[in-house]
Amino acid sequence: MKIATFNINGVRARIIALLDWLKEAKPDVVLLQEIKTVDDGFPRLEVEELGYAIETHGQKGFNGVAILSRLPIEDITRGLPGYDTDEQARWIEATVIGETAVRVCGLYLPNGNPAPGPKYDYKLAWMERLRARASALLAEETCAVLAGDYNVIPSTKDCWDPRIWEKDALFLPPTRAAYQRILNLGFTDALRATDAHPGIYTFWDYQAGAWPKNHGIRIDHLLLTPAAADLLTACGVDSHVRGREKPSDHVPVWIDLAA
DNA sequence: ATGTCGAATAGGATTCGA
Repeated sequence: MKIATFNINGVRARIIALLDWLKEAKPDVVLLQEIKTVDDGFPRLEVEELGYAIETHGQKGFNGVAILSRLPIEDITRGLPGYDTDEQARWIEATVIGETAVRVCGLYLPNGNPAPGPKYDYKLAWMERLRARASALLAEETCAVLAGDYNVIPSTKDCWDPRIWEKDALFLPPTRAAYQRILNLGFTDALRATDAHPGIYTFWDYQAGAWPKNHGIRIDHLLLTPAAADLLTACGVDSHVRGREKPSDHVPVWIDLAA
């Protein structure tokens, strides 16, 4: 089962890029972030034509997440369980049925800038809710994948120049500590389980020639419960799509599970 | 010159969020 995460940065503006990538990468399941539309605005027909069912948790103007699946999908939950007061559409989860069932959770973690400030407080509060949900999935011994735009640069190996990010909400010590607390529960970072090299990025800013200079950061992650990590066979980053016409500023990251 | 972009509002340029 091939599962991918992709911050699409506006699914309506990016439909060609999405379809082209779906046709070539042929993922079974895709977790999309920043669809930037209400549910009714999602360009359903074009995606359904490729064999995908679509489950959305949309929002007007910004945020918004979705799951595409060409496997049977059931038991969809919109919004982070235990965080009913969250007014932003940043979480969707569902069970997809391959050879075995996998609980897939798509997340768009708050950016948090500027820090300090209310947006950073919201980010840290959201991460604490995420930790609680992650802990529950572990306790149930679920085969689960928590994937999306975490807006967290985990280490200095995950950015071109750490000095630029020192005061940024994506890299501040409390951010990295909160992320590490989630990993420490017993999750596997799929990319780091398969490739320890520095300089693997998933996002390049539109500004200042970040892509041609390869000034990127790694902020899109797939975290696996032990039951899922046992099935991991491959992980990759489709960085080439960043060089195409009208690209998202993020690129897809994917895993293959023996599931 | 932060070498930018999408969406909303409003009916074009500005604002927000990233």
